Amino acid sequence: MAHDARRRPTLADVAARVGVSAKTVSRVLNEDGPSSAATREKVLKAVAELGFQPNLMARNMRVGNRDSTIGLIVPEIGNPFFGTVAGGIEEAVRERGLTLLLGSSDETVAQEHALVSTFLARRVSGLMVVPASGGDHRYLRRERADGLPLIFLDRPASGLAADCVVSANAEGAQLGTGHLIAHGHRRIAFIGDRPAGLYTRKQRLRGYREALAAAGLPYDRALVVDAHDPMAADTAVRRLLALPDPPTALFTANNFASQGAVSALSEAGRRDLAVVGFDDLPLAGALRPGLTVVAQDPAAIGRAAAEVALARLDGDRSGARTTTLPVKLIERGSGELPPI
Amino acid sequence: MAHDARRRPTLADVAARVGVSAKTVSRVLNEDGPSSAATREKVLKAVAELGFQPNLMARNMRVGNRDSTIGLIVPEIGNPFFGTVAGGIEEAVRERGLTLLLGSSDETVAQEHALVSTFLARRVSGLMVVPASGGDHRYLRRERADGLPLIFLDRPASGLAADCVVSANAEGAQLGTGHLIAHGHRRIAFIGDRPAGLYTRKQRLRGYREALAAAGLPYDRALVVDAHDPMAADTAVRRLLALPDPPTALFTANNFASQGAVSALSEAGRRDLAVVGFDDLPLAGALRPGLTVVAQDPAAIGRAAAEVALARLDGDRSGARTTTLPVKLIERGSGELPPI
DNA sequence: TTGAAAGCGCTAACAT
DNA sequence: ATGTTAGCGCTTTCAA
Repeated sequence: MAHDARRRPTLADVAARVGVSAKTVSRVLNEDGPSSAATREKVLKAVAELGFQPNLMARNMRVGNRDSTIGLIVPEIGNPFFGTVAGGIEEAVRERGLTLLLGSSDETVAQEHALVSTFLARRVSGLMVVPASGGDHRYLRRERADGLPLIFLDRPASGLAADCVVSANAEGAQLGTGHLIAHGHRRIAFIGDRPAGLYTRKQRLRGYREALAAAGLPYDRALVVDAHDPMAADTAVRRLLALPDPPTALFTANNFASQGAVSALSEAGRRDLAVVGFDDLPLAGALRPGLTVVAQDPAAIGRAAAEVALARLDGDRSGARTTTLPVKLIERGSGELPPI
Repeated sequence: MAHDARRRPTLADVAARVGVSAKTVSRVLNEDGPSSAATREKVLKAVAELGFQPNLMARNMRVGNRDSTIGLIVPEIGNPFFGTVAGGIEEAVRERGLTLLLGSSDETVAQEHALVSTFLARRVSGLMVVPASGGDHRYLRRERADGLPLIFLDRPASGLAADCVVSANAEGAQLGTGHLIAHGHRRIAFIGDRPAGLYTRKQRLRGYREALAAAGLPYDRALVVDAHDPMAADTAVRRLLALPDPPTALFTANNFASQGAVSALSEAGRRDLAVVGFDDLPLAGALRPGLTVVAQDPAAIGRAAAEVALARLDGDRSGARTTTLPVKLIERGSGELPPI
């Protein structure tokens, strides 16, 4: 990296200019220890003139050996769900002087691991992870034991008792599926995320099955499909519609699934299928009928995680705790269509 | 301090354990300079046993006096547009060993300034800013002169010639408005962002006016309204519909405006107004008619910005350049409705 | 109220 | 092939 640049002024430069020691400047700037009004004034003047900015790296290194950042790893930064989670975290930690460090794992354990390593090497003050499915987090035991705030979001850690913030996935799915059942549906498809081992998918599938069971309805595997993106969901729904004994309602278990499913129905001109989706979507209320959803509160997930992290940072050494955030059913009509 | 954190092992600890000097360990780990196979092996073994992780802060400080991060400031992390931009940046800089530092200005110059200061204090390797409207960036002249990659996204800097990546806003608005005009509309409302001074709003309004002028249509200020969020846009559209001489088409100049406008029309049961929006939206294709949009490519904005930053980091000292990314009209039907 | 020296963990620039 | 010394910019510790 070619940086030309007159050297940035350092504490020593300011000190030299004023004719005091570096420590005195430091004292003035950090309001640490006494200093005469006269020196203070001169120091501040020199700071302004030189455009001096203390080097946070040097400070952190000397002081805490911890960087004033919170590392966050999500599967996909572009996914609005995670973006909103990140926003919730950033807002909550900012006032404590912490900055958000953000990386994307692309839902792979290798990339997640690489990012965790980088963040640990940076000596982040806290680490938040939406773990890629299939990972194993036992290797982080030691960090946790050493007091590093370590919080798993949206999905729990694997092989490690750590703080965790999740939504009430199973309950939400049960609520959404129950809503369809209450309107007479008996053949309800489940369009879930992939891979099939994904925590949220499993929890939501469980809720879906519990709702069926509670109503005495059979569980038909032919009605359960996976799709990670809208295109795949679109295709999956078309296939479901072509079944000899097709579903009369869809439960789409995440935002992308809902998008794809709604598109497929719309393009097929099928306005007769009931739909309930997990996760709210921007234009959900503008569809006719409006899309009924089980809404999570992603910003609240972020805030809750930040709260736990800050408590840990403040010395809370109690056992790992799981925070489960409520979800709510937003009825807009699409779940109330009667069976065909 | 009940049982806090054993000190993390340092290079010196590893060296002591192996019986070599710290520099040797450093050489092995960074593959910098020669080392015998035997030492290498012993060192790596000790590193593994101790769970040693080099302290990146210390390294960065010694090596470059630059932190291996790119600072990004956006108005709102939760806005999917900026989230996608951030994703594009992160992906592009990751392979260069750079990490993304993310902050939200809440569209205020004060908060933007505070974040810039923090990032500069951290000695980021590059700074990317979606500037809050009303700011003045002359104070960054010196940083730029010192070779710090400084890139403005979505909106240009104010008072400073700096690298900049924007979309073809005026052209896009002209394209979208032209599409409505081509379908016979003469009274087209413009629902723009706020504040009115916002760069993108001004550019898009310009494109809108140019399209009107090119078609010999009058510009009616009564048809131009502002709204920053969907709710406000919803309200604004209702008001437009109640006008004595209401518009027959809407040009919604950003994602939130489109959301609000579409909701308002849907709730009012008005399927007779043509609409073209700036920015694509998830369920746009599922509406009936589908929502025609002028789509930006936010990930490409991020990638382009990353490219410029990396070039600067590699020593490119050519003049400030503005990259303008093309937008495209995605016709889905809502722009083709004839005038009422 | 202020300063001098030491050192955080690492590597550049010389040694050997 | 390896070691030594110095020092990045700051703060801690101990003196004055």
